Amino acid sequence: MKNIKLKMARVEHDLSQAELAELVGVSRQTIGLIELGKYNPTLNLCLAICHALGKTLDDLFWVDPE
Amino acid sequence: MKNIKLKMARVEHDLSQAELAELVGVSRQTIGLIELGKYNPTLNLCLAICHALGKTLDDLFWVDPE
DNA sequence: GCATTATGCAATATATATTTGTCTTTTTGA
DNA sequence: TCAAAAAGACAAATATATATTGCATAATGC
Repeated sequence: MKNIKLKMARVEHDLSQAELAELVGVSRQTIGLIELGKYNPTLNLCLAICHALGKTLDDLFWVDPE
Repeated sequence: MKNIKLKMARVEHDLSQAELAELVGVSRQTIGLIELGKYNPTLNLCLAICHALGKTLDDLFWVDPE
């Protein structure tokens, strides 16, 4: 599923996918695919994104069990 | 760094590494290495572990920025 | 209209997460 | 003590996250 919370947090900081990618040290495509929900990022990448956007793991990446 | 919070949550549920591994559908080594802090697990695996242990991502995997 | 920026998509290449298997060491309980 | 279970360590193989490149499209401002 799409990660709309990540997209909102990024826009909130007025960052493009490319800018956030540079901040966390990955490629633009990686950020784009995570927002599209087509990726299973690593914990370290999730943490880097959280730190860059001032959010926690639960803020951006938590999904409830079914 | 070692993930002592994960180990404590696992022991709290009286599970061995092998049992938790089976619950979340990975190998024993993967769980062991995550606890030893020698691994960078994927988000889906982190979520599966959280769901199995009744914890959140922040509970088990959050690390503060330096 | 036109140029620029942002985003999505796809193919291939590389790095690394994860598996499988085996062995050793530590813990635990009888 | 001793045996069994649990956990750590190591290496090779496989699966997949991520990089790279290039192109298509939508949105925006000039």
